[in-house]
Amino acid sequence: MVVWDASLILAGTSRIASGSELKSLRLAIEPFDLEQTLDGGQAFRWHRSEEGAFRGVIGTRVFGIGIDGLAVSMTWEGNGESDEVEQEINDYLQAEVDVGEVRRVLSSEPGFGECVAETPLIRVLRQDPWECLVEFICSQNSNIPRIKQMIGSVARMGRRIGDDDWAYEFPTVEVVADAGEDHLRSIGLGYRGKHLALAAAALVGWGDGELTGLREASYYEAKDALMVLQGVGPKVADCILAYSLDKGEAFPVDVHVRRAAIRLYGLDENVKNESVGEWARDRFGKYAAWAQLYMFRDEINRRSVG
DNA sequence: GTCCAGGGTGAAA
DNA sequence: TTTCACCCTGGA
Repeated sequence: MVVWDASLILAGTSRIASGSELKSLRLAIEPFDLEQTLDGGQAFRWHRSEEGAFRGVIGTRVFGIGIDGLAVSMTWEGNGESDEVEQEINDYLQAEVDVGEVRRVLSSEPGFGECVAETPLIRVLRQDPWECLVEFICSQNSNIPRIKQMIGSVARMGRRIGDDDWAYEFPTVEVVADAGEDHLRSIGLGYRGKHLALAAAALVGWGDGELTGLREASYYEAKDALMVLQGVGPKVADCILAYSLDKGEAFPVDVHVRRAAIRLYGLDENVKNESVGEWARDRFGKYAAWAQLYMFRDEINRRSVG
């Protein structure tokens, strides 16, 4: 088993300017599972480029991300000082999380612990709350390919920032609210178009920064606040809380994670989803969201194998 | 071509 | 508390 040694890289964090259009930097972060982290069902706007690298949009810029030897390297197009961009990336990847502790907490768990110990870590992202909210309102009763398609369509309502057909800044709450249900249906959201239109309209009335401000609220306070919005039930709320609002104790319970919990831990077949969440918070604490990604993956792998 | 399930939610029973 | 419709698409 190879355990990544932070000392190999931390001392040598370097910035490499390669011309004015495409810049790059290496991050002081342990290499992680890019595919499962960026394209495994918590974010829907990353696209595989070459050799296991991905490209996508964070905020107002198009980024590329790949593993370069023992380091994670990023490229970006357009403006932005290295320090500022590095801060933005570290924020998105939650670089400050002590992954050693995540391993300690999760590596002895049944079923997925071995995976935590011996393979690159799947990270919980820290996405923009509004974008994350749209993603998971669209996720209901759908599958990942379709979610990506819907999110791509919504993204195209934003400002174009690159040549690729997905290279758009995510549209603002106001733009989506003004578009309305009919337009959202017309771009393929189905009945979710109604939910998103109503949620966006409600959010327009929220105070400036009120949604992102839920990062400062408690888990239960923030969850109650989100569930006021149309199309946001307990599962979608937990996804937003886990993947954008710093709530590590959030444990989104979907059909797959539910099956995994029953299979791996012997929970009752008829257990309520809410009880599964409480069980997970009790067992995993602030790393429940991380555990959830592994349990989801474990169940999906199991089904794809047969 | 048909059929089914898809990272659920809201409304009605 | 439980049941059911809901838009539409990818995969079998």
